[in-house]
Amino acid sequence: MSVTIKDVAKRAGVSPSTVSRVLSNHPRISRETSRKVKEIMEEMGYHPNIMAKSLVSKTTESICVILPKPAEELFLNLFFMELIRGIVTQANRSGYDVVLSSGGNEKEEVEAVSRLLNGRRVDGAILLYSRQDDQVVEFLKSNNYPFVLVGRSEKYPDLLSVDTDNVQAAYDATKHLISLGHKRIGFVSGPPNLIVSQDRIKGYGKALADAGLEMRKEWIVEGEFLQESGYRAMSFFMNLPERPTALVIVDDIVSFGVLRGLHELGYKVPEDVSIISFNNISLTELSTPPLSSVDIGIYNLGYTASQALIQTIRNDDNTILPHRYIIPHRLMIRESSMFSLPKS
Amino acid sequence: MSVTIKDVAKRAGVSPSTVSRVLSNHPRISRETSRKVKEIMEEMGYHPNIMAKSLVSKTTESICVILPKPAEELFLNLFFMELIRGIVTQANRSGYDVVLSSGGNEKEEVEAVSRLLNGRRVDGAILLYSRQDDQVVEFLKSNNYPFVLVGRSEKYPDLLSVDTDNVQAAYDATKHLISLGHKRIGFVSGPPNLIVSQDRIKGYGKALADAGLEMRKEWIVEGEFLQESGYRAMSFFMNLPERPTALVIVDDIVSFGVLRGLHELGYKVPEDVSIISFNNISLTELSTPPLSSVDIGIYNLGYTASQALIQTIRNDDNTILPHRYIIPHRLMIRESSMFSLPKS
DNA sequence: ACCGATATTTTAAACGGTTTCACAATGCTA
DNA sequence: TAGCATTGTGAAACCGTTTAAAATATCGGT
Repeated sequence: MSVTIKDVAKRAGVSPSTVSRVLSNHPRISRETSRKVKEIMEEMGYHPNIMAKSLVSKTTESICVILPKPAEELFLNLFFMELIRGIVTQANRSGYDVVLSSGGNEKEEVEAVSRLLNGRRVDGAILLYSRQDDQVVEFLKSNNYPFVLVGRSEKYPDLLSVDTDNVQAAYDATKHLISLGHKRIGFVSGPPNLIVSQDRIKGYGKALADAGLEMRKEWIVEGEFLQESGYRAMSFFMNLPERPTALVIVDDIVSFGVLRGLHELGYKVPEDVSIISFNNISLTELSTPPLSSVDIGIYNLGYTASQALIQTIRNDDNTILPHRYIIPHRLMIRESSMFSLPKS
Repeated sequence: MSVTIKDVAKRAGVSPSTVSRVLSNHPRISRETSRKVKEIMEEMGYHPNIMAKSLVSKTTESICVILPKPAEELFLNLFFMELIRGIVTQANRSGYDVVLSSGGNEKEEVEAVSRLLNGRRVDGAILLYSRQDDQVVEFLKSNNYPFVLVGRSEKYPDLLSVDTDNVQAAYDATKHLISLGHKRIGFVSGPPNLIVSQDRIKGYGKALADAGLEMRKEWIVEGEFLQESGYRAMSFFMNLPERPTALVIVDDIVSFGVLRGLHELGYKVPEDVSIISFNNISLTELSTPPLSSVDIGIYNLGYTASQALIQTIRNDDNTILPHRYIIPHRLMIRESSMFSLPKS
């Protein structure tokens, strides 16, 4: 059907292997032959068959990304898109394709990964390590397939991973509020089993400690990455005898809930309560008031993950490579935290 | 390295072709042999090499999706993620993989598509037909590759495509406002060159006409799928001597701008102005007030696109298949349009 | 004109499957 | 019991590439 290397060879009056070598710029091919063959390839519209190539080279030049289960949480949708964009961009730049697979439950994920890697359809995998995909990690580890985690695993600290320094990020965010004069700073956290929540609380606590401020249990509320969580947290805080004047919030979406709660109770942001949250999704600029947020460089996270993975795949001479990449974060200060408390 | 069909054959004491037949459930293979071979495959951890298989079968069981250039517009990010989720879910269900490729400019897109299809890495493509990717369409058409458009092309009305009936959707939205008693209804549109904008204006006009209401030029404002567009449109409307009491808005994000504008000017939604927009992104529930929106079933759009494409690919006996799929939309009425004007 | 060294190209064997064709064994019919 | 259809299996060719090894061409030097 389509033009093969043999057709080109015949037309050019050389052997298939010569054509193959022209393709791969083999050094021992004459200028003249190379020119002629290339011309004929162009003329005949030759395109190498990637499958045939992979079959013999045992490398597919593609990687896969496992989409975790349906993202109920809005944030995850924005997060993934941004991440995937980063991954795909850098992969394409390195000449790799990205295969997407949708996980459902854990078992399905293992099956998908197994089919793709055991079937030699992809060379490696990128995992969004949100919770416990131990099975998938275990599978990849035991089969010695290259893979990279976006996020951090406490269980496997030595795995190749790309992450934000969440402790530091929370530290910076909290310190920012402190620098505005706040002394009573609350924290709205995510699910307590997520490392991300734990790390951010840790950074928050550290910043308070460093500033000589006390960390009160009743100023920390746990929830989910949902707007309601923020709303609920808010009504809880506002019923306390001594209320925080500023809040560090684990995610932008949660902040929206907080904003709504405050609005309904008649409090003003930032005059009554200052707010800063994490992830800097594009909506933060749109809310009223615009939200201060810690930009964790999601695109970059994806871009770097892809880069790290491909580097590992290509690393045949077993050079020792870093196994942990930290993507820098950046405070994006907007109206929601621009009001300085009078130094009382 | 890994277990091949030959290894299994040897161990089972049969020929490779027999193993192959067991794999594909060939009818003329004995129960007994099949059982034994399967057992041994399991035991040895055999996984078919997808590359080898596609090489001979000339089909890859995978499709590609071209991500349009960086989506500056927030809506697009949410839109794509949802769409991709639909595509991937159904593709996986049909046993297909999805390869993502990032377009940049048009030329890069053609190159990507060409590499993937000419190189026989994928069997077909899904295109997000936002603007003029004539080149890509032209390429696919002229090479006779299976592909499906998400959206509609005026230039090529006969292409396989999956779309919303935007005329009807706008008609329904407008009629909803009319049924609330509104007589002065404005329209905030998107870029005039997009078919989506054109169709929605058309439906809006039709609903007005059917209700005997006049369609005034000054009540139609064009813009982009950006929050600012809404904000600007708002200040324009509110300076008119005769202002609309309700608005149909081409996209949710634009609505957020409108909301902000109204809020700043001291108008209340829905008491002073009723609002309904399109796309029903998950944020619509979160805004104050929650936004009425036309849900166009984005996930479904993707799911159906994938299904249609795969059906076409598999359709070797050339059955005649539909070439145009319309995904039903649904009005999601929320607070922003729940106030009935007194029948004057 | 012949030699060895070097440059270029070809031959042939993979890679891991599928599939056509041939053949043996079995069952059924007359 | 011969004749024929059916069932189950194997041998071999092929899919489109790469690549090691062998073959051939080229060339400077003697």
